[in-house]
Amino acid sequence: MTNNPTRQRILDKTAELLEMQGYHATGLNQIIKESGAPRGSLYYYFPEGKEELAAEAVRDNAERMVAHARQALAAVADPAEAVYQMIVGIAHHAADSGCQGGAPLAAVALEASATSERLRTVCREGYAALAVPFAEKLVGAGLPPARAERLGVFITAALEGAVILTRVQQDPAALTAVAEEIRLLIQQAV
Amino acid sequence: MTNNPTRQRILDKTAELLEMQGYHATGLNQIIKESGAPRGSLYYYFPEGKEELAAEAVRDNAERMVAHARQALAAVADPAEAVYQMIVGIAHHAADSGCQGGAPLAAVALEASATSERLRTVCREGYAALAVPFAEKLVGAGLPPARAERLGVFITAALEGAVILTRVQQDPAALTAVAEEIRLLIQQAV
DNA sequence: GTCTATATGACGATAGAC
DNA sequence: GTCTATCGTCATATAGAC
Repeated sequence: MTNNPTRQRILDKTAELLEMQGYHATGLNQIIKESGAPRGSLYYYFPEGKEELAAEAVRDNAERMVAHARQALAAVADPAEAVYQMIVGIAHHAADSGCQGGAPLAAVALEASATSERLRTVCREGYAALAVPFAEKLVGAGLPPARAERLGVFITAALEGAVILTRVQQDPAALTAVAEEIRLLIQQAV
Repeated sequence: MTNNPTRQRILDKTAELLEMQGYHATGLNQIIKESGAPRGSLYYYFPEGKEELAAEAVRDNAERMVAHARQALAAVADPAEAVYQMIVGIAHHAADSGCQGGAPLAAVALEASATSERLRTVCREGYAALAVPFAEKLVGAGLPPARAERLGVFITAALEGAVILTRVQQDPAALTAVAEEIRLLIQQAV
């Protein structure tokens, strides 16, 4: 039931549209049409409507981002280099695919935190989870846990801001700037 | 005409609502009601409608942010300390006033870059202008211009991301984390 | 300059057939 | 499970009086 392919298709397309357009600009009609999912299925799988659908999509996408971060960081031993290469990878991906940056969180976060407690919570949890892989990598390199956690939050914030700048400027320069400065900071810290 | 108090009141309230709710969630009716401005005035001062109003509000607010940044940075001689205290000031302000962080840009940027070229442009220019005071402060401290500009972009991105995290978490911890890490980075750089 | 009233369309959600 | 048809609401924008 939960892993039904139709349900997953709706979820994926919703996350994509949320990332590009935000919560209020993304209509249920558009999700139906672009996902190719049957119209009747939407309220069958998400009986509570748009808010539930968006919350699930954000949670789903955040989990995927965390998994990707953990994997990318594990691929390179040196922590400064690992974080650097991960962000550069996002920059390349952003340059290729037009504007994908990996942040449906930000768009929903800003719009929904004022309106929907449910959406604010799922965004908060997503950000908290995203900071963990960075902190773990830095602890593994010998940093004190408190400093590692602070750096994890810092990297998350800088990454999210750089994704926004990249989107607006249609140029991944901000992401590469962030990648290089964070590399320096980590090299200094460890 | 341009500096009419009614017009300015509409502009200020629009910027505030954009920051809190984003573009699509902010209705013209709400702007009218909360600003107390006469209903008929809106299309008199902004004949092109919502898009023009939002663009002017974002531009106006970005200019004010740049002016504030320049002033705050000029108040402290040491660049690392100046940037640190500026961001801490934003954190305090965010904690006091509920959630104000100083970023109507982000909300509009994410929603509008996909839809409106006009809004994307004004956001891009706002971010570019915001990075300048940081870069200038660092050049004044003896940093090579290229590095100073890169750090300016980096600080802008980290600040913007931290504002989002602060909003979602209802806690300025992300802003203070960013303030402290950036202080370290600048101390190392100069 | 400011007002009210309204046109027009899109949205989220629901009902009930199949 | 999936479909179509439709309800009620709200949005932006406009028209025309004052």
